[in-house]
Amino acid sequence: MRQPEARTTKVLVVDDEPNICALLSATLRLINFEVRVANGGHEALTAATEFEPDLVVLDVMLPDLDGFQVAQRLRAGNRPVPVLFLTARDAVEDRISGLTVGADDYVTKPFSLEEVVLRIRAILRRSRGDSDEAEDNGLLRYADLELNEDAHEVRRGGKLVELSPTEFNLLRYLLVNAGRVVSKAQILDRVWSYDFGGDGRIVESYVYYLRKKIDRWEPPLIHTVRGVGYALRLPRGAEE
Amino acid sequence: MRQPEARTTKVLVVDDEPNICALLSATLRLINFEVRVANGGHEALTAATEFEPDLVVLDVMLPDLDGFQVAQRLRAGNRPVPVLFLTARDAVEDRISGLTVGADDYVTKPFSLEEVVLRIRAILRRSRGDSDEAEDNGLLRYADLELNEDAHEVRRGGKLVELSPTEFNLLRYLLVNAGRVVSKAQILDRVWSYDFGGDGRIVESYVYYLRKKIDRWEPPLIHTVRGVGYALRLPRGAEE
DNA sequence: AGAAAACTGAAGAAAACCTTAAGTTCCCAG
DNA sequence: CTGGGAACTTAAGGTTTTCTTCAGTTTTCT
Repeated sequence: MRQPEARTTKVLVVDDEPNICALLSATLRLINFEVRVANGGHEALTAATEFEPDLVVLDVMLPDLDGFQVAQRLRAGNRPVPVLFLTARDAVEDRISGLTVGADDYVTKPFSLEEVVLRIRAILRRSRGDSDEAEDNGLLRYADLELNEDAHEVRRGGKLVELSPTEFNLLRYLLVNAGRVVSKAQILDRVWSYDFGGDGRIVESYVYYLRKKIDRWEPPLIHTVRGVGYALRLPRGAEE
Repeated sequence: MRQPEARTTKVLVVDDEPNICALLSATLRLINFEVRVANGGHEALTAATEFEPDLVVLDVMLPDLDGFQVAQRLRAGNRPVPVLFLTARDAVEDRISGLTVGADDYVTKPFSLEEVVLRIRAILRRSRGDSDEAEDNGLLRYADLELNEDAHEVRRGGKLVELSPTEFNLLRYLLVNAGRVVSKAQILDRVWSYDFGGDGRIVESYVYYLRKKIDRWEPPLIHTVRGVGYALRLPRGAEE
């Protein structure tokens, strides 16, 4: 159907905080990206020329060289590399707009891993020119449940359901892992930002909200696996 | 029905400011143009003969060679290439209008990306002689909302509505992306000029104005997707 | 039955958004 | 050149929605 990629996608992660680098590189390696890490602006530039990444994840706040300047020099090179900026919520959110050009995008710190992975996938899709393929541009489906990424719409049996941002993110995560049980810890790690201090009980609350909104009338899709986590799946006829 | 284009459209971008070049080339590549960049007048001329662009985006203020002279020599060649001039707002508006002949056009700096892309599309349409195709001659429609590019008119349910330039541009952007959620940052990037320093709150104001003018009495089309952005779409259920 | 886990509902806090108003800039008419 | 108006921008208070916590209740398992 779709021809296998000739080589793995290469991502350069640039951040001065080692924790962030570790978090991102581990996550990205897990989904089969080839990852290289740089802790500063100059290091990033040299790494970029040698490594030739397909995408750069770039913190705006760097000790030696402003992230924007790094991006500028990256773009000055022969082949323009798309950039995903990481930025503090309060600080530079304003100045970001205008500097994300073309396929670029940004996420604010603290981010959730789902958010980052999602944005990365979107950027790569765009920069490859897979422009208008209706097939895989953000439409997730399971049974009669449908989540449209672009329209940010969710339907159950064709009926539109309004979800809050967090509800939406949680449902998307469940959909991506449809048929698989995900633990509350996993959900917290992926859907909530990395600095979230609370415990897993908040997941219970949001599962509750989701159920009320999308799992009320029809055969239930969200199932509790006691002591383990939650799973999105069709009810099985025979169960032990 | 519509045969695929034999080859991509080639655009030569000429400007001495690297940021502008990067901004334009990234944007144009994103919509599947083949882009070549030149930073000066002479460079532009040599690039033009070799690259054979279908269109040239040409800054008037160049260090080595006046943009008009570049255009002149370009036209002297065998095949006349349409030109989109970039010019400072205060500069010589008179001379521009005299020198943009044929399919040519111009935009003033600082421009918005929507404006540039729009003009480029218009030029290409004209220079190809796609004269009377009712399909894409600047008529956008969604539900009972109608935006006429050429006449610069907007109608809701047949009723004419007066919009200010910015309101018009914003509505056009929403219409082009009908059914999809666009974030305030995206809107700022595309609808406002690249040097705009403000933040996303101005978008809120303009959405408010738009709603008062086109979304007051009928089934609402402009929807807020909290935490994400705005979308132009029909209220619910009905999908085509 | 008792304990552990999960569910439910409510409420305060925080964030996002809406609305109005006032200040600024720019252009045109007088 | 100057006054007025339209359009743009910024500011700020009010409103709504969402996030988060928590405690009481129910379910499930041993």
